[in-house]
Amino acid sequence: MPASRIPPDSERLVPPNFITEIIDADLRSGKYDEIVTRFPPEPNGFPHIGHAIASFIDCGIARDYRGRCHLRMDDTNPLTEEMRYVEAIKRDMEWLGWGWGEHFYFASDYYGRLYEMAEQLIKEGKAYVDSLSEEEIREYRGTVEKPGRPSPYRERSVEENLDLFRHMAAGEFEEGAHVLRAKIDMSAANMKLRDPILYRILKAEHYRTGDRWKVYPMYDFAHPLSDYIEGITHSLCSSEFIDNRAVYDWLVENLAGKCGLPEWPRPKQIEFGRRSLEYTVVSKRKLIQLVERGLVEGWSDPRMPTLAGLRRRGVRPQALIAFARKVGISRTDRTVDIALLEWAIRDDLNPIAPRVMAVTEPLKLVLTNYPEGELEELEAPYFPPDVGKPGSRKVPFGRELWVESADFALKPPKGWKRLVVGGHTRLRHAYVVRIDEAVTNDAGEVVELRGVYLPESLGKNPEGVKVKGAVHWVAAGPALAAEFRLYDRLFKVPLPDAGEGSFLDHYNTDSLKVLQGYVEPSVATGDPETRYQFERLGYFWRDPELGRGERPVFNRIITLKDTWKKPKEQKPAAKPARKAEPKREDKVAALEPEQRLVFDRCRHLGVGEAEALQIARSEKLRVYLEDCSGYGPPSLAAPWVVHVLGKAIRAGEVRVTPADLMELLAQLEKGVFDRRTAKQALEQAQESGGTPLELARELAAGQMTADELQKLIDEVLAENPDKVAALKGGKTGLLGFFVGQVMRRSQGRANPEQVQSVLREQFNL
RNA sequence: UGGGGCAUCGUCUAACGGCAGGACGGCGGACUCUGGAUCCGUUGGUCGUGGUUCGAAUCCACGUGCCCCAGCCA
Repeated sequence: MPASRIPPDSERLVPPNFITEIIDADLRSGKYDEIVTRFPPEPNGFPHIGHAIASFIDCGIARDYRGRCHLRMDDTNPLTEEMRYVEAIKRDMEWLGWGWGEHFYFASDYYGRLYEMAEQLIKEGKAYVDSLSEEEIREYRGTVEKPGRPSPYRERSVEENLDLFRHMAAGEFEEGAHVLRAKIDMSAANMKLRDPILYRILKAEHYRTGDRWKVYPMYDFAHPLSDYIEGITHSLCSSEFIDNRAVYDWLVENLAGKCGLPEWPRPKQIEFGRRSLEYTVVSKRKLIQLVERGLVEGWSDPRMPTLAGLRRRGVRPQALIAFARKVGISRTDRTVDIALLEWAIRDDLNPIAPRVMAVTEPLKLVLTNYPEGELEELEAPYFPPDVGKPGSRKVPFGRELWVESADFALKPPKGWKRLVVGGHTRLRHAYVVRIDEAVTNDAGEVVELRGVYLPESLGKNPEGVKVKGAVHWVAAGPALAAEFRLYDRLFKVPLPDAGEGSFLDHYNTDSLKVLQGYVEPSVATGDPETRYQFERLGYFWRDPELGRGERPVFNRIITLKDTWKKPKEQKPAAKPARKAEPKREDKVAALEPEQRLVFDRCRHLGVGEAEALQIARSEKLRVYLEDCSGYGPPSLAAPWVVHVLGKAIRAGEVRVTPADLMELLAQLEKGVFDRRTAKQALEQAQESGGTPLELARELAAGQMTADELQKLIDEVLAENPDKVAALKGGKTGLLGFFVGQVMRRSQGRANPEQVQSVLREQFNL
């Protein structure tokens, strides 16, 4: 049973969404036996965070349904594609954890079959060779407002088309001399349907097929058919391809069962909303500018949104998957709060990163009461109790220490919990110290701190002293010199693409800060891959490209959440205020004279104002209502015609005849059944045919008696004592809850009006 | 402006026509040898106007706003 592939929500990697609903329905109906998706990047650049999200949808959904997700290079443009990008994509997708087994494909492997399919279309008179120039084609295509017109070459004979196309493929024409187009509809409102180009002549060297081909398929042709060839069932893509779906379906329909394609399964395209990220750009055009202008150090710069950059920075794939899960899937294009990504990264690292100490902006602290030249070793656990992992290391302690400059304040602000002259502060995992003196230079800068340590304070707080806070430190002698690379957002504004000017105007010149400091010696012997938490600073790891040598270089992966930072960064109140409502003008006055007549007649016959207005404005509605009036009063029919059947009537898809409708309403008036039943029957009749009156009678036949109803109500009330209490307490919204519960329990066999009146009576509402 | 798509807390996302819920963020508190983590609390939303309905985020209409389409790119 295909339906057995539907996972329970609790076991899903991808949270349930509108796509999984479609898939569930397809599996339940037996439309597809298994789920096959594909992740189809074009190998023309490095994968970025957007690819992570897209692949999460494609591969994650396939995984949830125990299906397959093919990795396919959508390489139909020899001008932009390179093997190094193929390698990068494979590497990054593997890193994310997606496997594709033997299902790794290239659209370029299908060139032969695709060519055959093109000939098939030509033979059926569904495609033709157009010899218009590029400019002419553009002109003939029309504009979004103006329909296109047919090319003079549109009616060439099959023989001529075939001959021309073969010569195109043989390389006998110059680029641009001809193209192959689908013969669909040059006046279609959907621009994509105006005879889309299927093949163009390109005398370029393809990175895989070399000069074997002189004609190359376009996306609109290659993509759906590659899906079809591979047996893809659900072709998931982002929303900008919605218009292309018409071409997709046209091709699938016209080639089903031909050229070795099976009748079934046929692929179908489903589009999801795009996701962008605050403070980030991902388009190749823009990223390349950052690289070429030297604003970043290449494609794998840790500030880059490329997967290579994120990886080098130290972000783990688990964090990106968690992020994608949290973002979720919907039909709407969205810009995600960068805080969500940052949260996912921290949340991933928190339980796995051993805590050690490092000082990035060193300030010397001399403990004048600690013997010169002496060192002791203190035991410090790698993890705090809440993480609950074992392990510890020795941390040397001595007379001269490095502390963080930012942890000392000459004039501390209110609420300061760090080093201050005269104050007592805990040195993490070590003693409490008292600062006695801040040595300054001529410029007034603090260059050294002098103080004393409290020998009795190891592991316990000394009596009678107020200890404020705990700061990190490293012993000056044994400390390891290290470089710290502190990364920040690449742009200063959440939407660098928005507004006037270039995104480059928003480049954050402080996005990289390189500092020289010290790290505790235990790190020297640790696994260079380790992602540490430098206490109170953030998560760091050694840069894989230049930080794994003798002298360590650490990338800051992400800061710790900082709730102290005084000048809190205020998030700008987003969402520009929506334009004030235009005053509701008198729509009736705006009616055409003949519409006005209809309106007045409707009103005269007792039709409500809103309904009359709609009827007056819609010819189809008017005609339908007039037909109804032969069988009963229009005032009775109007709400049903307008609100229940209105959409179908306007679309010319009504299946319920006026006679049937009026018959139903007549019985409704007699009280044979209730409105809800009538509506259900009508909807069913419209959906799947049948006579509404019969359907309504069937539905009504199952109606509950008053006694049954009372019993059911009592049951529901008994099961929800807390809600009953809340309702009595005045939460009247719960009335709807109880009606809903009873309705659900009765499977629609109760009369909601009755339920409500019984409840109202019972609760004195 | 033709066609298409979309609109729910600041952000992301749920809710067979029946309690507008969750997460991130913010704020407050508890705890803490990390101003971390954890826990608790709190804040805050159905784009607007009408209509249908016992009951509307959900259905109907009209508005408004944003996105996509006029590549021989994908």
